[in-house]
Amino acid sequence: MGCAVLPLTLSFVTMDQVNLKRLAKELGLAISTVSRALRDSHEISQETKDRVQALADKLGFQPNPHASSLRKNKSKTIAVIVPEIENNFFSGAINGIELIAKQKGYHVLIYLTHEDFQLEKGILQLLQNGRVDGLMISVSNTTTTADHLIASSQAGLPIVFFDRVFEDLDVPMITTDDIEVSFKATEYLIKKGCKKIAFLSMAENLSISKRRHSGYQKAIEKYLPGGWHKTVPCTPNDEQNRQVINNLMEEPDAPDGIFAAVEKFAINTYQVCNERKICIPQQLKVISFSNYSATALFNPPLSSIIQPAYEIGREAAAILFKIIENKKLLTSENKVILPSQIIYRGSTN
Amino acid sequence: MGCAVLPLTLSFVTMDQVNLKRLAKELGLAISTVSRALRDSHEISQETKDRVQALADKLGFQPNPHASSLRKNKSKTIAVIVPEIENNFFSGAINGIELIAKQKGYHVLIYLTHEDFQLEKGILQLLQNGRVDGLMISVSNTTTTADHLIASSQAGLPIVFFDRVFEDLDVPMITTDDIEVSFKATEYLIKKGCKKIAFLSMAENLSISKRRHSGYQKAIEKYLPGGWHKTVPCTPNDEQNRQVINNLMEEPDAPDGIFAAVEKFAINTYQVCNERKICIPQQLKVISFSNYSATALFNPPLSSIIQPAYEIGREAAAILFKIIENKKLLTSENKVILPSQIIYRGSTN
DNA sequence: CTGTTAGCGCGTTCAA
DNA sequence: TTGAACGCGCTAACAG
Repeated sequence: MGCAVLPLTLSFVTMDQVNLKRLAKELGLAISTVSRALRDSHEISQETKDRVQALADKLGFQPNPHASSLRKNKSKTIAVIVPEIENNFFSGAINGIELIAKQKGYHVLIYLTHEDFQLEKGILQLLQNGRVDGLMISVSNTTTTADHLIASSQAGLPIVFFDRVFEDLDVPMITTDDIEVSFKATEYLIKKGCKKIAFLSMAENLSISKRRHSGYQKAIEKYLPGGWHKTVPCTPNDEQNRQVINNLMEEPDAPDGIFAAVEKFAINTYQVCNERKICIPQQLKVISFSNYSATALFNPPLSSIIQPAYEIGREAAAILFKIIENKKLLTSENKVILPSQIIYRGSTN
Repeated sequence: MGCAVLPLTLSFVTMDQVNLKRLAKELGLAISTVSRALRDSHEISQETKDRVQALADKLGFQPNPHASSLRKNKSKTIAVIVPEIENNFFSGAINGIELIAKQKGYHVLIYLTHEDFQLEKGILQLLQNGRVDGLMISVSNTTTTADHLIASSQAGLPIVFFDRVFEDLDVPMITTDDIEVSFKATEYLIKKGCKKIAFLSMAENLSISKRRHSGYQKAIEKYLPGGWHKTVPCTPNDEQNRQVINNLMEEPDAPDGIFAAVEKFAINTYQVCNERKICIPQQLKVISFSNYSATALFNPPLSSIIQPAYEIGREAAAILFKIIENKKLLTSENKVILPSQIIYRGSTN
């Protein structure tokens, strides 16, 4: 027993492709007339339009997108390039992007870099020749140069950055108030009594790493000038991170506060604390960037910095479409900064 | 200050499009020769191939995908249709799909139905005319008929279902051992002493709802024949669910065990229990489908049924490509059932 | 081994 | 108001 449906239909399709030619023949019209009728051209009589539309509906005509794209030099497609997708921030952004794309009648291609610069370069190469009308990217954490992005941009491909950006490029970008919110989060830990706050950091070359670190540093300098501070580089690897955090907590002057640059590191911290029987928040207070709302159910509930992922996606897509449609961007749209939200919970009490 | 890069380059592109014609002219060759050289045809001399390749590399030539697709009637693109993306199960599946697609040199279009049947129908309509070479879908929970899918399939579009399927269709599908694993989960609750286990259910028309319910029911019938059981319909709306669960827990014979068909409902249960000071697992044991690993950090840690999302995605994509490539499917590939994994944690102690 | 030609399906010019 | 013809960029059949 196989798939009865498919073999049956292959021949069907080959013979009965529904395209302009077919419609034209069945209606006794020229192809161009049918084409114009369907595009509601003013130079076609209403009667003809109706006849054409009726048959098109009946046969479920859909114009061949490749022919159309080739002719119009427009793909009606945008690309989203993200490091990973099993991450509520990126999937939230994609959700927002998809909303706008759908409204515009656009299709959305997804590419994952898995934090690999070479992959990212390859993807940009692939998108070079008209496959998409524009792209949005959050760069991988191994990306240290923007040459591939500049090249694409110079080849005429509209690009919008979001979250993980290259700040010195003259390309529209949507970010969040990382510096301010990181300052606030660190400040909060300090006000709650932390004297030794460690910053769990992602790859240092990343724009968001720098900004989050900068907010942390500013708070330390303001409230604990010359005091204890430590930046702990973490990785995408859980086991490795747990090892690093374990070592950190073993030291004589272990931290009494953790500011995690991404949710993963907070989770690794919780895991280590569970193992070592370190009490959060009594012995160690923890606050972290996170876009998973159920961190409220953690033990203890995790104080979280929530980025407006959905809005970032919507905003980035909206700006990309303005570029695609050759609309002029407002000055403010070149660098959009959206506010994150901090929810203080049990992990910082 | 605007985007200096873009305006500059638009004219560049328009004048200097790099295509076969351009390469041919610069090399003094025929277009077809260049085409064949680049496709490494055996009927082209090595010397010519080298010359062509060199110039192509120098100019960063990428064949126009629309022209290519139009000519070959192949889009090198597949579509993934899922209800939502901010959900670790679906994002995990997409991750697996993307892996295989990348290996095959394919592109991946994402469509979200937001659990809306009309949207789902519209998307299938869009994919009708060659935009993709095949699609994979997990149907929305408001989808009660497969007509739109059958129509596409009959129009020659390869389709593979995953997770949320239509079981009576003759189309390949990848699912998990929902019945067995639901039986086991319920059985476990019973062995842990639960006498009154409620099943928090999704839309009843969904294949996975039925299967998960069936496993639950079998366990009840086997171990508590004629005993207390209750199926509680939940929705995508958190507030509504909390209300429903609240009412449930208020009743004189409230349940002492919850089996949640999706993670969201377990979270809603935890929220209600927090409010009502109901102790998990002493007063109420909870087990749930979930693909978020950090449920281990919940208070108490949530016993979870983890579906192999990534493998489902990989397997579904692999089978879709077999169909696209006209390879014969093994009988076993028409209905693939992958095992889920249960991790028992504090919520069922 | 290379060139010429035709045509994928559509949209647009030019004619009528 | 409609039709005929061309070309988007590429691939494949046919010639030489």
